[in-house]
This record gives sequence, structure tokens and C-alpha cells, in this order.
Amino acid sequence: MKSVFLHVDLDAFFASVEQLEHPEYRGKPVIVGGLPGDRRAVVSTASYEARKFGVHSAMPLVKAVALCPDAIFVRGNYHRYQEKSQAVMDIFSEYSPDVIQISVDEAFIDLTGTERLFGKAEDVAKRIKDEVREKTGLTVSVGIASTMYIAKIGSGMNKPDGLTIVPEGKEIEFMLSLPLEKVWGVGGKTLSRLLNAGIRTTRDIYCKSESLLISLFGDSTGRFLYEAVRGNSGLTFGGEAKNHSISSETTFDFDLVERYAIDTALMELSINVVFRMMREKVRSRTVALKIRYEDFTTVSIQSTQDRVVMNADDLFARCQALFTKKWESGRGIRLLGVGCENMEDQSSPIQKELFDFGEEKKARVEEAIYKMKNKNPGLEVTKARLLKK
DNA sequence: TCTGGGGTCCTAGGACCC
DNA sequence: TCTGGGGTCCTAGGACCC
Repeated sequence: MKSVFLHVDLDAFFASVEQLEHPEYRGKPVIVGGLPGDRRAVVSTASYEARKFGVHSAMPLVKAVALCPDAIFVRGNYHRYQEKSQAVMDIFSEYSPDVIQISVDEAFIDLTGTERLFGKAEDVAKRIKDEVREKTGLTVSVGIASTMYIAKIGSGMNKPDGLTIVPEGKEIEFMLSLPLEKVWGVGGKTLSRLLNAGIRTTRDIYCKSESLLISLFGDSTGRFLYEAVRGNSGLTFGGEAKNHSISSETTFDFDLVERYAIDTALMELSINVVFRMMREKVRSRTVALKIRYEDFTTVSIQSTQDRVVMNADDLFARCQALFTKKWESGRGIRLLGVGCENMEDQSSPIQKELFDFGEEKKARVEEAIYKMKNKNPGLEVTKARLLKK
């Protein structure tokens, strides 16, 4: 059976939600990511009106303010975006049982074998676009192709409110028409390595043998490039991500140098991570700490122990130990991050003899706090040392 | 214009085991 | 004395994505 995939991408998602909920923002440049004066913020999403001024995602906010001082700036309400996202994803699942959400604003839909039920993919795509607009007020761009990889690239070709179809048999022609920067999975580093090797177009890649690409770019990247220009890549339905991790990090407005302030930050990050592990019902034995110094050099240290992280105090203590080991005191710290990796399911058996009952009690107290917070998101229940700001 | 936050996957090297 | 080959687990750093 011929495979048919849709890739659906919400247009300027966060900015569009803001314009939807604040009619006075419509038709105006809206920049989500921070307020003017947030020293170290970056643009998360710029509305199309703001993009005309050259503003784009990942741009330092300071520059966005310089380019478009009259824009409407908002920090963003990620909880609302998450709700809107879910409403859109629910629509997708009406059209196929096989939907993979790959981020808050995009998903693949496998339409293989649904033609008799729902009609041609192109018509399904139009119906999805209409239904999303009617039910949520948002617009989406869609790519349709025989591979997920090409559908993904296709959805980006005619934004906003686009519909791009790459017909069966035209996959390679499509890939060879793309500039290298549009090849999904090729970032800045690989791009300059390609240019250094004299490879300037997708056709240049297409003409090289797989073994040559592997010898030039290594096993993984070489194989990927060979497949990508033929319209394939590792993208599949049904593959399970196996290295799940949960992390929380903060960039400080001003660099930290003092241990007390550092510990306070580590405590706050530890609480975030533990709450999210509770919510997702997972555990971990591997704790990772990230330090970014004032000059942007970034180091990390992690350790795996026999026992799982029991509660926020436990995670905090492990972070402190890692921090002490790694920190070059005297260097200002602009970012701290705390994470847990290699998640295990909470239903997996826990070794009784490793289970300390004092720790269990703490875990239960924290869980109670977590539940209270869930019932009343405005409630400020937290560790004493975090209250005094 | 100094560069967010949340992820996943890959690489290269070391430890340890058979 | 100059030393295999394979496997697994772990670590630090990097590339890439939205």
C-alpha cells in the first residue's frame, strides 16, 4: 500500500494565540519571549507582522526591540499554548489513529490506507485546515508526501496557511530542488562542513556514494545525508524514544557568584524537576548538572547511583555534591540546569532494602504539596528558603 | 545583538567483564 | 611483559530541533 503522510505545523503559534485572545493585537507585530528590558531573553515567536521587520525566533530580545520598537511584547503563557495545542491535536486524531506530536506546534498524521474512509489526502488536509480554523481560530501549514521526512519539509514551504503536496515519484526531484539550509537535520555546523568539502547543493550530496559521505562526515551523519537527499531519514511511526529525560534550567539576569544564591537556585530547579517526575510517574537514578559561566562556556557533570532520586531534598543534595566537584569558584555563573535522565517507569519494582523510610516521608510531604499546587495553581507552597524574595 | 528552555541522539573514551 | 575481541554501562561534550 502506498504510504501517505501529513505534517501539520501551526503558524507563528504562540504569537497567533496572543492575537486570538487579545483582538487589539491583531494585525500588529507581536513578539513572544520577553519584555523590553529583559536583558537575556530571546524571541520565542514573532508574528508575521513582526517578521517583516527582520525579527525571528531565537533572536536576542534586545535586537528585536531595536528592529521593531513599537511591537507588542509579551513574556508568554505557556500553559495556555499547551491547552490550545491539545485542542488542535484532538482534531488531528479524528482523521487517523496514527498521530505523532513532535512538539507543541506540530504533528505527523499517517493517512496510509484511510482514503476509502476519508477521501484523498489533499481533501483531508483542506478539511483539517478548515476545522482547525473554525474550532480554534488558528491557521496551519500542511505538507503531504509519501515519506514523513518530505512531508515535514513540505509543510514549511508555503507558510502561513500553506498546503504543499509532493506527488508520488517526485520525491528526489523535490529534494534536489532544495537549498542545503532547508534540509531538515543539517544545522550550522554540518552546513559549514559540507561547504568545506566543496558540497554546495543537495545534488552534490546526491552524487556522492554512501561510503564517501560516511568517510567525510562519520557514520551517522554520512548515512543520514545519503538518505535525506533521497527523501528518507530515520523518521518513522512507532519508534519509541528510549532516553527520556526531565530537566529545568534558568539563565539569571545577573551572574551568580555567591554560594548561597547558587544553592537557592539549585533548590528551586530540583523542586521543578521532582514535581515533573511525580506528574509523569517516572523515576531516575541519574542526575545531571549544567553550569554555564559568564563567558558562555558550558560544562556538565552527571552521576548515576544505585538508588533512585527520592525527593527534592535528595535531588538537591546530589546537585550540590556535583556542583562542588565541578565549579571553578570565582567564575560568574549565568545559567544553572538540573536534570534527571534515563527515566524508569514508577511502576517498576523498587528495591526495598534501598528504601529509607525518612526519605519516603519526605517524598509523601512533597507529593502532598504537589497535589495542593495542582488544585490551586496560584498557591505559593514551597521550601522556606525560597519564600524570602 | 551576546546567545532561552526543553528535549533527543551521537561520539569517543574509560571501566569492567568474560 | 607490549599484550584480543566483544559487550555493557557510564560520562562529557556537541549537534540539532522547536
